[in-house]
Amino acid sequence: MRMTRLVAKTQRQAPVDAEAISHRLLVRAGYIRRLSSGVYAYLPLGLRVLRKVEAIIRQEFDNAGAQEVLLPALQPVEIWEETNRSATMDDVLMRLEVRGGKFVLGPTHEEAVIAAVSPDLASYRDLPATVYQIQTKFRDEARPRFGLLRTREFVMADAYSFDESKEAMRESYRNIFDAYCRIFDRIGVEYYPVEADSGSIGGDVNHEFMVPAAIGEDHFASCSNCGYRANIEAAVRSSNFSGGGQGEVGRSYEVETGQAKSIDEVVDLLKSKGIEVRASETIKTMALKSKDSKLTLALVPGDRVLKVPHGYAPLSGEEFAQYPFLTLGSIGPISMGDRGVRVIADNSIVSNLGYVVGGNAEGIHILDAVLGRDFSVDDFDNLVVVTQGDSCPRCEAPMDLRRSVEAGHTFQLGLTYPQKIRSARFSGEDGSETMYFMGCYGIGVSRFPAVVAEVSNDDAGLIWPISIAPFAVHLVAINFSGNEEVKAAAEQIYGELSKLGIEVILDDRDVGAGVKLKDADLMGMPIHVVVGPKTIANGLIEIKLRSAGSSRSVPLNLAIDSISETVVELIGNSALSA
RNA sequence: CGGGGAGUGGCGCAGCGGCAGCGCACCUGGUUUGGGACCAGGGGGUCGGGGGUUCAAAUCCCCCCUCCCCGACCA
Repeated sequence: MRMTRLVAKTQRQAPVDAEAISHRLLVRAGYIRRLSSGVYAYLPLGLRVLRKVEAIIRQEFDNAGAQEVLLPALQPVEIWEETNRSATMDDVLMRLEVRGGKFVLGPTHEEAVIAAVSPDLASYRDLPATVYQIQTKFRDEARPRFGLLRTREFVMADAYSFDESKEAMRESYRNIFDAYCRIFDRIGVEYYPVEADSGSIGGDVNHEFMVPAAIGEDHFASCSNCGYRANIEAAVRSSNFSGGGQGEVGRSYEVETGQAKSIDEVVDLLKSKGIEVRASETIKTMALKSKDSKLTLALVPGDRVLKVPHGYAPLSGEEFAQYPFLTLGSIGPISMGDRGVRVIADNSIVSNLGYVVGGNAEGIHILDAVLGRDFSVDDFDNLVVVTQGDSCPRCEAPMDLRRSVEAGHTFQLGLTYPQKIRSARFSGEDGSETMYFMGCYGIGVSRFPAVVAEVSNDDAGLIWPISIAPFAVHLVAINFSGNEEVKAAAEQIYGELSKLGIEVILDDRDVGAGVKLKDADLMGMPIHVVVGPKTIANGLIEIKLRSAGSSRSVPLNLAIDSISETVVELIGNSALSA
């Protein structure tokens, strides 16, 4: 490709609304252009990156035995009503009402894939089967942001496995999981599969593929000692608590806490009364409702954030008002059992410590409340959001919290969808109608260019790994139009590299050397070859790695060999880092 | 959905009642060519939309739309 023909222009300034580094660089370097909030056009450079990512995914899925299909983005709303996701995913569904009926633009394809392939999976003889597609998805995101990282229209590669049994499903899951690892390895980005929460898609075992990045909206807990890794929403800490061991705790007593409602306010107020209490010695009591709408109180140490357990949800304002004995700011566990209210507590709440708890009366808190003596708990669990330094649940070592971007997610769905969809059945060996076990797997294709750009750049611009770079070689010809020697050498290198199948972009523009060098840095091809009047007079050209910055001079007659070797080396390195 | 902010050429911005401007980008000619050059000339705008006030509105008032940030939400 010649830059005089390339549909792209670099920009000195990024749009003011571009916040993420990847967003700024991809726009400035001419890879993408925003058409609307969360809606982007891929320009030639951007599409080349996207296509490379797709190619890697296709190869690895094909090698794993998955078969490519293409499901419709436009889906009849009826299939969404059958699983009730028309309601449960209402907030992200893009709906469409046209002459032909009511449709949604698919945010994901579980219903559609079942409708599409079920007839072909009619017998146990047809199983196992895994299909995948690379499709545009639509989600009415509450807040699109960070360029390509969170958009309303995006490309995803989603796979679906169908198996006879749970055991077989686990095998299929492992198979795709391994393919995911190879995909991430080949793209060449640091990643961690972490245990995750399954969210509204349902199902049992699942993993998120996290790429550490400062811009990430997710966090995962990571134990460097034993390798335990889990999304912040799923992570737990060790339940091994020795307790405070305060020894004798006196009788519990009431204290007037006036307007103090939050834990911090209560601690401050007590301090002003001469009572020194740490937030960790208070108990935060949160009102939840269970799946069957029963009131449940959850107790966590005052300095911790409640992780709402599965099957529970916070009370709405109206629901809260239905229980007159709940006084906002002073809720506590004492005598809740007598009211028939279920109480659950974090494992770290122990019986040999006097706690500060809400007094269940306006402006009242109880001090020295002791578990087992002053209040009881029906059940213990891990109920707090893990923070930096918490002990690993497996080996007790302190865990790190890492900010990251979710680039993939794999699920063992099991029977979640077949239970809701009549056609999701096959004839078993004994002839009986049986539901198949499903797995589903999503990988953010259009997120990759952004994620890689996010973690691989410097002040001058993008730095692509050769695996997904639009071009392997950026051929910078200084004074191309004014120096015959430069022009001839550049054309020769360009022609020979092209013949060898090495993707090269030639800067044949009639602009200053500075502009060309700056643009080359900004655009981020892994190998830069500079042909300039100074060096070509001595029969030399320069080769430099974008990632390293340093360059070496090579005689023109050895240029092609040297460049080819460098390409091979880079490809080898990216395979090695696997 | 709540709070805050912004809409003027492709991008970045100024102008804030009286001729719609600047830098980058773009076009023509010339000089340049190793780290975002220079000279001369040129093209491009329903000033987000609608309504109002005024002799006169990008500028003041009202309504709407869009976008951004923080939060809520996020297979």
